[in-house]
Amino acid sequence: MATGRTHRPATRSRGIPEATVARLPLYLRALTALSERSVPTVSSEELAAAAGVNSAKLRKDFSYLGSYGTRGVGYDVEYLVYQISRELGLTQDWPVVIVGIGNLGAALANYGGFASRGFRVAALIDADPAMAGKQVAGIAVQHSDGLEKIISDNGVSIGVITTPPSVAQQVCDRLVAAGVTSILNFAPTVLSVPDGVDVRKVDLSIELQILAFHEQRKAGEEAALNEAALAAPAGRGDSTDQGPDGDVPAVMPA
Amino acid sequence: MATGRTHRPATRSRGIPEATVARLPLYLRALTALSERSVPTVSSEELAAAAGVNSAKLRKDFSYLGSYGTRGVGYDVEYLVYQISRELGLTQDWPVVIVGIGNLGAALANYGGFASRGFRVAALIDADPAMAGKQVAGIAVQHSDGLEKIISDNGVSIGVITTPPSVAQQVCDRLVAAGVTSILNFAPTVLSVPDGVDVRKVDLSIELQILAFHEQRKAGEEAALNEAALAAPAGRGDSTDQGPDGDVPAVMPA
DNA sequence: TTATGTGAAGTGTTTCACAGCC
DNA sequence: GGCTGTGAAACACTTCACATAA
Repeated sequence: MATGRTHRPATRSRGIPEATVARLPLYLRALTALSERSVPTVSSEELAAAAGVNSAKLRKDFSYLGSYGTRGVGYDVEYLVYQISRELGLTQDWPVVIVGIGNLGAALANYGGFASRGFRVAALIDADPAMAGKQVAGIAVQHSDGLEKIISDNGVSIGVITTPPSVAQQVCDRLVAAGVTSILNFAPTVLSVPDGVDVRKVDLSIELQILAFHEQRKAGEEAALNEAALAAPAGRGDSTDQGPDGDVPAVMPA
Repeated sequence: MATGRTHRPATRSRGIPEATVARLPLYLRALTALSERSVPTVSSEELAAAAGVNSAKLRKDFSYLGSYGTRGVGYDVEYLVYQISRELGLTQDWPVVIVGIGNLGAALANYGGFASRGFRVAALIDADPAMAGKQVAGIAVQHSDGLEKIISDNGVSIGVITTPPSVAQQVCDRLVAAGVTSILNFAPTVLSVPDGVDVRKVDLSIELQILAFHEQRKAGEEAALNEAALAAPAGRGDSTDQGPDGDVPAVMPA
């Protein structure tokens, strides 16, 4: 999970596990693709493969939503698309503001999958007066002075922060004060928010560091294996458990 | 967690839990900030607050790395920075390639925190011949024909995919074939990779959908509370557990 | 016969609470 | 006295394996 949230103490109304919620969008995407190819039904096995999870997990996940499948047959694609969309709250559409229209903000504004499913960019906001009025992704950038009015006029409850980290907290505070209760934060800072506000974060450098950790471990294991091979002729190092298809191309980074 | 990975069956050489690894970069960032302010030591309580976690978790996390603190005192900031950097593999630096230099690729290339800690953009690669030679973030974009050579000449083991989803899998396959063993995927697709290759994904629309789910739940709860208030005068709805600072501004999205 | 739905077992993660050390 | 380090308890999530239903 490239993300964390700010201590939301699991209100869990009617108990869909958080881990399941995080996978529903994945299932939805796979189902949408099937729907576009007019596939009428799909088994847990097939859908799981398409979503990149295992079928037991998928069935368990769906069991939290209800019994939407047919034993011996599978799931009706259209019906599931609808049920998951509804569960995720995508049957209504959510106006979203993006604050901080630099490279990244512009990239997000242009991102197609945005408008497609349930979300609508209600406004692009930037603190730089020179940006105000410029068109990005066909939308005029507005100055951040008007932030509060924009939020309330549009009934925005979801905000995306793509500002520099130095101003992220104050932008966050203004968003929250204006009524935003969900924030997607791309700035590399820990945001603090009052209880009842959800924050999710996306952080490139954290993701890279996690990858680096595993890379390093791979290199170490390889070395250990080589040593082991020298020490004990047919010994099995006890450390690797590569799956069925075995070998990794051996690349020693400089 | 904003991410998933492709069924890496937990080789876990000397057992640092994945959840802990995912938090180390957070601690490192907080520590770096303290270090810049020349703060010599920090308690688990303070550091935890700065990183946005609770102190028990932080202490448990650090206990997997070793006993780097001093009872009654706290942690030495510089020492911890070093230990965590080493554990994450950031004492070496990792050449990274970014494939797909659209809006998002360019945003990442320009991202500062990139070069700062352990990572170096070794190349920017794009399939569009018109992009080749253009400078982005001071680096010349190269055509994807040369991908394999770039990877091996630079000893790249980490690749970032910011292409359209339609070509993400084939780009991934080429990266892997050329020797890349860690991939950070921004394209909204499930990538399949051989065993031994790590994939992490960052997916805007998934994050938004998770937020929408919680937003919807909030709205529902509010409605339930209002009903409850009408039905049972002083009743406590049993569903909310707002923390100490109570109320969320009531925003009903259109 | 086939594939879902789900208790029960297994594994991973968080929190608690306090012994141990400075 | 204060704060770390850590067993043990609590909780969350995943996987297993099979009863159940079409």
